[in-house]
Amino acid sequence: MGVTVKDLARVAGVSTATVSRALRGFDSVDPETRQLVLDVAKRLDYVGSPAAAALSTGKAGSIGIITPFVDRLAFLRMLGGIEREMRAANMDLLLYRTGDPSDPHPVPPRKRLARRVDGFLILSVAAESPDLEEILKLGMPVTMFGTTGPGASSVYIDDRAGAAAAMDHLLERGHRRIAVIYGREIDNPIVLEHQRYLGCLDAMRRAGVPVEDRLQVPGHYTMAGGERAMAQLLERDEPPSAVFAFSDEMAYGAIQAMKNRGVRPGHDIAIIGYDGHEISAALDLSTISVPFELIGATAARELLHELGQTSAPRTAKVLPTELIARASTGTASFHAEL
Amino acid sequence: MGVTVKDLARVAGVSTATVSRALRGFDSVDPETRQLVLDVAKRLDYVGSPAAAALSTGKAGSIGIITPFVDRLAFLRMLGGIEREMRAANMDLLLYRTGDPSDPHPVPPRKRLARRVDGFLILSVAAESPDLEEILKLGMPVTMFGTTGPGASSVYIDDRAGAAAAMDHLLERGHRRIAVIYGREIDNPIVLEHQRYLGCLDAMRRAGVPVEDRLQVPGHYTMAGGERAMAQLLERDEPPSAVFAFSDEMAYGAIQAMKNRGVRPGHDIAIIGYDGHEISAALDLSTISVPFELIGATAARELLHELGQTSAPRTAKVLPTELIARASTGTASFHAEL
DNA sequence: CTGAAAGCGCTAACAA
DNA sequence: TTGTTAGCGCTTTCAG
Repeated sequence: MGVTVKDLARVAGVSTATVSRALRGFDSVDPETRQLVLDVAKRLDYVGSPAAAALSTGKAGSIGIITPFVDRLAFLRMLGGIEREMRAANMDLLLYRTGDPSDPHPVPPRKRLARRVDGFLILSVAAESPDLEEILKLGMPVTMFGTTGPGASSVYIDDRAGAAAAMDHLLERGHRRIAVIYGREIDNPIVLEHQRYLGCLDAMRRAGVPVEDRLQVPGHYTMAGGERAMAQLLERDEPPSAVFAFSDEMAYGAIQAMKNRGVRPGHDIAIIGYDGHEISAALDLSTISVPFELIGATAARELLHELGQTSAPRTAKVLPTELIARASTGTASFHAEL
Repeated sequence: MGVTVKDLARVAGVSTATVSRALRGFDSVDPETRQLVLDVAKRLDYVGSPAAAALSTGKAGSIGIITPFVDRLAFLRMLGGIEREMRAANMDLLLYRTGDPSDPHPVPPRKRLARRVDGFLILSVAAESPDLEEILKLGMPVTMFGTTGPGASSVYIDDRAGAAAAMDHLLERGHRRIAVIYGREIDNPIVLEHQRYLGCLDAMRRAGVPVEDRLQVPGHYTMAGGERAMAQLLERDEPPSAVFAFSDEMAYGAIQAMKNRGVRPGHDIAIIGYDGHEISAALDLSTISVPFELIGATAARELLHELGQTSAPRTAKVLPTELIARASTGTASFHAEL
């Protein structure tokens, strides 16, 4: 196929063992020898075989990213951060989407990835997903976001506080009938979502506002779902005066639903999202900004640490969120109505 | 480490060769033997070593996705389509971002991926990128989108027609001073962008409208870039009456810039994007819809064909675009002004 | 500091 | 249909 260590050894006049050592920069190699090998390698345009190395060392040189949401903006942003860190560590990225209901023969990620990667980055997977359990049982290095689990390190945001901040923001502006567009069923939540829900309750309780079940609708974290949810809310006898969507994408859908019915966001009904995607600025959507790129990078570094692949200093694992107030939660005319 | 073919062979009382054959479903195996092996494998919870298989066969069982835009919406959507197809074929996805200027020691993708993957999916890489050239020289299966190259198969959209449609839409509504927010430098384009530019010229020529260089600004395919571009345009003595942004994301930024200056999109200045992202609906942004999920899936299938990994029928490789007219290119009040 | 030799786990001829 | 026997390309003891 290509140039192998054997070729290098022959041309350089050393053994394959020395080639291997030189190539990996061991200091138990004479500098001159090393240079010789390196030169030959360059001259012959040598490219190593990761498969052979993996087989020999037992290390795959790659990590698996597991998430149910390959097509969500938040994932995209995390991926950016992960990619940067992992590339610097020379680790490959293997993508695995879990829980795709459209897959007729789901191969469990354990089977698919177990021997293929050195560790896992698990993003926003439901805590009681069987896939998750299986992976944890593997006993391999795992770093998670949006979930916690025994034996795995996690990167967090303070979701409870973030959600409370969103609610407070609405409450401060005088809203009392506040709808919540959450993701999936409240009783089967990914941990992150659960925290978010608790944060809402915190704020409501503090403000002495009763929680109305009827004002809580699922939006499945998609724009279409948010649109349906909002449509539903608008058909109520007493629609809410404000809406907190658990993701910006659901908020986009909600805004869409409002516009379709001639309801002006931020004017007739206030709305706040969660995620802080760049695009929200163009929609004047208030939101809780979440540093997804940083989350990705942090999780990646964390995993590298567990793999012993980096000497970079550890960084904080609880990342901050921030309220970004825009027109969708308050214009002059809106205040006048209160 | 774990259970190996040897273990299976021993327990099942057959040779490793038979185990291997049974596991891979060869029909040269007695059904009973196969079942026996399968049972044992399941009982021992066998998970194969892809590295060993790869080393032995020379096939990596994975494909490399190369793109400069890991953090763009279009990539996200293509990734969705790719993932679905590749997973069905049991192929792993390796991500590689090219041309990241922030990377101090870029390892060329050839070195990084050559031995690691069986083929490449190259998305929106500039035609004269040295990385591209190197990969093509490898002589491995390659499928591209947004670029063409010798020896590689491609998936296309008719970008020239799409861009012309966008321009026609604006021209039909009476616009004559139409700005174009393109991506990078026109003389160093990814092929796709070049076609898009030609489409603009086609439309302008047909309409007999002179092309003004001053109305063409780069937006680098980012929202921030689009915002800067629009800001620049608004500072001109004679700002355009309409804008065609080569991507929805740049259009979002442009809308943002307009709003910041009290200019009403679709009312004071018309704007149309390109890509057809879902979110554009919430912004009432007219756009040229591009079937990115389908593009990803099609490219993936195409590559699988080249790899001889699928028997699925080939599908069309030129995919359609579609104009979606929304309020950003025409409201009643806007028409009144003409 | 360097070399020889034995694998890592699997697959692929070639025989049987 | 099945088994035997070599590897695939690299790393890693263990000597030297």
